Amino acid sequence: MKSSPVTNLTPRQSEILAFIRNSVEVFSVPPTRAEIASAFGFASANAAEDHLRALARKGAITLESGSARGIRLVEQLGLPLIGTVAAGSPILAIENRLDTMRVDPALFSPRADFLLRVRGLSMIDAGILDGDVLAIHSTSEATNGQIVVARIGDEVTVKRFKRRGAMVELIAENKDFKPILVNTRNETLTIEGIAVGLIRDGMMR
Amino acid sequence: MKSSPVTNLTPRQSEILAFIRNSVEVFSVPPTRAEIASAFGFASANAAEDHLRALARKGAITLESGSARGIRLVEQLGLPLIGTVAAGSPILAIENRLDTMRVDPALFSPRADFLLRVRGLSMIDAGILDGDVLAIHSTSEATNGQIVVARIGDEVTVKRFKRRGAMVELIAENKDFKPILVNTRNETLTIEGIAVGLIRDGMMR
DNA sequence: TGCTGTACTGTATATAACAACAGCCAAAGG
DNA sequence: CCTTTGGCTGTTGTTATATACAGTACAGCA
Repeated sequence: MKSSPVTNLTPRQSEILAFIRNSVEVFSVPPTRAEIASAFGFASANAAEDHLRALARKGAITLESGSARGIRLVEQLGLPLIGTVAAGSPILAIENRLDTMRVDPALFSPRADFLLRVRGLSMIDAGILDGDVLAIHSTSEATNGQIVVARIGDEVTVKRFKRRGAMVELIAENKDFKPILVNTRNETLTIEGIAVGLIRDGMMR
Repeated sequence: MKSSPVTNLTPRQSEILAFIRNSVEVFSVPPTRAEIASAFGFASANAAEDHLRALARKGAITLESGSARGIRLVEQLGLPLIGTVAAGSPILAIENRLDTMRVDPALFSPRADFLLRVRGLSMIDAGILDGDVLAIHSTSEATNGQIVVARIGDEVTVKRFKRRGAMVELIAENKDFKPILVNTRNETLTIEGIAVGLIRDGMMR
């Protein structure tokens, strides 16, 4: 695992970290102590300083000593890349998080929430090859014809979505694969999200 | 055209702008006046200040007054997106630059230098659909089997590359298209680059 | 010829920002 | 009970940074 998620953070520390992330994304510079204090309503900038120390100690950030706006995020900004999903575990669980790809979520519309590396050839006729990375927008709603990330029990699959009453058809884009028919009265079908984009790296391998 | 390229810059001002770009990419913060002066060997930070004023006046940057590291790049960092290439013009000419996509060039290997929006269905069996964006590494060298951006005279095309002596075959990945045969003794074939990745946005349209 | 813009040096200053020190209060843990 | 940790207030010193002002040199322009 390339990215080492920081888990020991208190709720308040997570808020501070989220604020720093937001500052970098929106203003393209990290905040000052005073800006953090002002945003959280602290009367003293030292409250921010203390939080930064804690975040640095726990490995979430590093602090460039003596430098203005010297807060550096240890984690890379970008989208989490999910690989082979372990049976029964939530798709976005940390254990399933292979890596972070530095991709602008707003590149896609609606915005991408995570990335999923696709295995197999079942969607090859939709131009989705083995090893391709799909940009997924998290939603439980899908309309007919959309390419969805669906879960049937423990199995996660990428297919084209088609609903007829209580019956849902998950259609592969490959004539060698048969559609999966799900009766939503008997079986539980969860839509994890819809595909909003695709990234193919490693075309040279 | 979404991005408005700044053209009036003097050579020195372009150097300064490039240094700012590099600082943001490498250190994820813009430089201070002192850092610019130090990097260029200026004895006075005011030389940097003057350059920043000029760059701001010409619209290349904006300056957040009173803020440390308050230099903001007006242009978005990312890769230039090339669209339909005008006949006879260099592929990377500003006129051909449709937009900038906020994509990390290092996402691909070897690194991507520009993006090319593909039109047509000739590479559909390689999973490259109409409207897809190819990440291209600029090079004039190609080996057999690579997908290249080639120019024959004024025509620019994306095909799979195959050389046999002086004959170069540009093979479409679509059985409805015939290979293009080029005799490099008679015709001029220029390799603009090789495809190193693919981005598909607008999957929802 | 004088004017303007570029490209600097050199000095000075206000303030933005970091960072250390001294406390206070509450919750958690041995 | 005492100690530690989180989460703050309040104050202060030092450094980092932006920015104004005065000047020099040179090139292009009208």
